Amino acid sequence: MVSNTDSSEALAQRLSDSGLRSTPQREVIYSVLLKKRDHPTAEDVFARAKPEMPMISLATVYNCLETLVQCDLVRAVNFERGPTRYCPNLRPHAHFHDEATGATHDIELPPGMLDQVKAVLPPHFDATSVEIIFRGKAPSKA
Amino acid sequence: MVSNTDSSEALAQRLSDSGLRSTPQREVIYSVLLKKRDHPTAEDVFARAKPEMPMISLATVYNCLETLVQCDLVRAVNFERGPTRYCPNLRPHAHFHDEATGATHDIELPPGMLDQVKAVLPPHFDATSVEIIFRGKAPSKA
DNA sequence: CTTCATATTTAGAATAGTTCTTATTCCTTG
DNA sequence: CAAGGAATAAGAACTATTCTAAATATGAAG
Ligand SMILES: [Mn+2]
Ligand SMILES: [Mn+2]
Ligand SMILES: [Zn+2]
Ligand SMILES: [Zn+2]
Repeated sequence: MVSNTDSSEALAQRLSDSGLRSTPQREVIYSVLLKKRDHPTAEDVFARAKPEMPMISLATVYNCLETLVQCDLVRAVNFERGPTRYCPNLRPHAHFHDEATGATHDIELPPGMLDQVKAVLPPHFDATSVEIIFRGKAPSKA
Repeated sequence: MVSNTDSSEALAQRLSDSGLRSTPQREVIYSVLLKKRDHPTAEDVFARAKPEMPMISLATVYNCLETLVQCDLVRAVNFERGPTRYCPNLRPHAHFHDEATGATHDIELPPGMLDQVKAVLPPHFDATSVEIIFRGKAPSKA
């Protein structure tokens, strides 16, 4: 189990590595993402942060999420044109979008899978990232 | 080479299979997509359709594109939160988004690649579709 | 052919999610 | 303690898209 202070120290470290400050808002938002990893939207994060920090604004939530994405502590995930969702899972993984429930599941990828997929690229296509999105029906209990 | 009448007959067939009518607007929009396969946005399609049909409205372009997607004649493609792009390539393929130019390239997939990727899914995850998106630098001439 | 019912198109209003602007507050450093 | 930059907050603005409502086209039935 990762303690609260561990993760906020990790956060502070990453932020200062990027020349940014650690702030109460950034800490609350990162902790919200770590606490419930269900790929919340910015509005979801806003709602979850408010009880802990009633004066926080939606603009700040967007700013902080963007900052966390820039620091590579969080991934932004998009399905079609729905609201962006945020994911603190840094391991290489794909996303499964359950069309019945709207839920998003992480699909861990075996090592080498991403390279295997990149191998389909013709010569001189140089990919900095590969994203895999599944859509369908997920098991009820997952 | 696919003749204009061939493709508009194929379109008429697909539409009537879905209980829909073939209309001049739908034909123009489909032909615009076939003519230049650079993954245009709805606005791009609107601009390209106008010379042939000056009275066409943007709402109709959206309506027709949606119809073509429903009929499985066209794929809608999204990158982050940019405008939706439209692709008439029906073969299984991935997309490569060139971050320098903004261009989108089709990446043909060897047969079996999608099944290979689906094989990473844990039991009881039933995917109806798999989408693969690359991001990076494409060769200048492609 | 007409008539009628319905599908489609159109123009513009409305919407959702996000970004921008500006003023204020908060730190950090000298 | 200043000064200066960084960050936040509130609300306006923006973009792509969808919705609404009225007009038009189409096609089946008589
Ligand atoms: Mn997506
Ligand atoms: Mn996308
Ligand atoms: Zn995830
Ligand atoms: Zn394509």
